[in-house]
Amino acid sequence: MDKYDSLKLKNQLCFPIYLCSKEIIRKYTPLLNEINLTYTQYIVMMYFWEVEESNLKDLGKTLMLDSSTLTPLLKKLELKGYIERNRSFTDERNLVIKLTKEGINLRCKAIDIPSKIGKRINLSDSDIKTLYSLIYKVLLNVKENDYEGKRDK
Amino acid sequence: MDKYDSLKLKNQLCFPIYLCSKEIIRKYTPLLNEINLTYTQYIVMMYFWEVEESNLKDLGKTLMLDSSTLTPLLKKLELKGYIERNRSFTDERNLVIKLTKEGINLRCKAIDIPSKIGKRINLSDSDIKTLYSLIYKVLLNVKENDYEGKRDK
DNA sequence: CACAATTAATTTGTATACGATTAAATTTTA
DNA sequence: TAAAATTTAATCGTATACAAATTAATTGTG
Repeated sequence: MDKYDSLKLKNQLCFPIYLCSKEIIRKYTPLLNEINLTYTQYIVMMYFWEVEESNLKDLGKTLMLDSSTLTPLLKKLELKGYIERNRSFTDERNLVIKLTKEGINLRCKAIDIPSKIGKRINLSDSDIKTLYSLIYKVLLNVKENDYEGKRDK
Repeated sequence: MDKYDSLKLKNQLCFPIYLCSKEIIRKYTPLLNEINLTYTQYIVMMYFWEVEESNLKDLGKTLMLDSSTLTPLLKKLELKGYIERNRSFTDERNLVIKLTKEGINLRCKAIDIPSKIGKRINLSDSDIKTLYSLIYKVLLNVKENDYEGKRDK
């Protein structure tokens, strides 16, 4: 029992979460390569497969990504022909983003990816449920504490 | 019930894990700024606080980080005066890394960080244990599957 | 209405990440 | 033992991430 125990790698909770995130994403990579997407681009596409049209601000809020990350990413998706980027008519500050036909079609090609990843993660339904709820609990707790320090944007 | 349900954001397991990792790291950032470290640099320092001396290869294996990530990072830590980098006498291919006095001393200054993060994560001991074990289970499953496809390095 | 404050996206700068390639040292093998 | 294969770091190219600063548009206010 050492006063520095709390600084040992095996006692960290964030470290394995960080590894887990990276390693799962690494498993996505070859699958996503086939449809010419990176993991973050895939998340963005999933968002638009559900809402069809939105703006950068709402997208960023949902994905918890800054506009400085999303702006170049969206330009790449536009270049690939999956989305359109246009300024809003009613408020020129807003960027309206919507899927192209090709972007909509991409969903069919992605349909098998979740189950393939699920096989690799290989948890029971009950474990998945537990993990999911605990991860969300942490996420909410960590985000909630934002209000203590600086103001939420 | 939609055939595309599996592609909905709310049904993803990796997405909240990825968010969780990023958001916790975001909470680390102001604390680590005080001792002039980034999160990844902090992980590396934790490794060396335990082993005192090692080489790039073993470090990378433990942290699951590539030499292409670690080489520039270690150069920064060297520049900050926390570590020394030297080629091994017995095998010039190996890079031997050890803490400087200043690197060793940094541990005292980091001692309060884990509990501060713990407060923000704010889970019961039992929840932490469950989450930890499930995350590790996923991590092992995902890594294990490496052997199916391409050879493990 | 004019000007200050706010909002939203972009740009800039720094720091990971990682696959692929390269370069140097060591080990294996013909 | 000399050439081939392997091992290990480092380098290169691409893609996030994010804080801070900038720019442009809109809103609030005296």
